Amino acid sequence: MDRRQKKTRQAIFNAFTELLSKKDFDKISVGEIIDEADVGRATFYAHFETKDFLLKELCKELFCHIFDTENGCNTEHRHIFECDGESSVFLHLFRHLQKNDNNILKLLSSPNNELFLGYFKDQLEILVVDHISLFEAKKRKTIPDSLFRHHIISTFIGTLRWWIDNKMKETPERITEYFFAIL
Amino acid sequence: MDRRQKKTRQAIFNAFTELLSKKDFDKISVGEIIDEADVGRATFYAHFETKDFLLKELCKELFCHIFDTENGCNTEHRHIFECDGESSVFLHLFRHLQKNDNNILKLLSSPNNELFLGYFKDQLEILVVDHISLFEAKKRKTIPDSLFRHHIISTFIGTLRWWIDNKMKETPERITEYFFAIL
DNA sequence: TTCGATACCGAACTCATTGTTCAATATCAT
DNA sequence: ATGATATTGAACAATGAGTTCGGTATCGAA
Repeated sequence: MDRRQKKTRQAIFNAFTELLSKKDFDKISVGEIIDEADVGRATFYAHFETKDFLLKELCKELFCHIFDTENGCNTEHRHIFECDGESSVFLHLFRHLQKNDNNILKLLSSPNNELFLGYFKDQLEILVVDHISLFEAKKRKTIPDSLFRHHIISTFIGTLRWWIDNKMKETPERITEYFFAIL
Repeated sequence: MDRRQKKTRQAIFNAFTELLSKKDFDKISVGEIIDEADVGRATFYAHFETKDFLLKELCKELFCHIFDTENGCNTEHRHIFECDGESSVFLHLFRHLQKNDNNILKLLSSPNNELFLGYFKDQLEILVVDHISLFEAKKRKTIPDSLFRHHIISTFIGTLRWWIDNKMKETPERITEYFFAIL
């Protein structure tokens, strides 16, 4: 990829995350992004079809960073994973999210974030399907599978949201406890 | 209230709900609403400050209809309530929602519906606080109160969403079972 | 270093939408 | 009948999205 393209792309990503830390996604205009990124208007549209696509690309990068490590391809992460027992997949996730890399969390409790939430849920779905055995024993007889998966995901996001809205006072460990207690 | 005002207000409500059955809230423009309602532009803005306020007003009416009956002011509803035992508050709600009065449900699974969802949650919060005893026994020791309430509400909405997205094939009774089984 | 390709620039443009204003008109309640 | 008030619709300003295009700067390869 051309050096200029990489630079521009990164400048836009940086500007976007910077703006996201200050205001809601749907209040950010393309004009603001290109000002912050110091990039021509046409250039922006040469890179991203719309603001939604920009978000999508950003999510790809962020989720790749956060979720891919769950698949055991990273030694450091596998270490944590193996030390803390089965529930650590979620603990690990909570820890990652606590760091608030790239203001990803802002997107979780901001309004009109269905787009982001959709991508986030897709990633969680994969994770949950992989680790469904953690919960298998309890309730699967009485309710449909899809509802059960749906519920795990929505509970995870719900717990996470509550955590964020309450200024993340609790430790990731405590939140993980809560998460499993609730389920 | 002036007869003209009532007529106009109702025309706008009707147009709005009609449009909501066809497309998402944030894809509907004021222009479309006034065309469908056959009402002057200035008239619309004389009634509602913005599109968001229109939604708010509509929610007020709908929620008043659905939730107020839970408070026992309506004899027919109280009858149902008393017959079906404690869990019937939620059963009753599911039944009401199944009827899909005024396409309220469309709003639940449509994107960018934080506004609607906010009002809906506020109503649920009241209801849950009133009936928190239904769940009291189980888990309140291990997790904070606010998280617990938050979780009941988000589970209710989650279950409802799953129901809607799956074409509401199940009966309200079955969904109520699921809801309590999950919790 | 040169040179062709390509990325960037930015101003100007179209288009859609929002929300306001105002004077003319219609409808209301009494 | 009449004074008050609601409606109308066109015109207006403001904002933002997305496009176009000629000119400029940068790249990478020879």
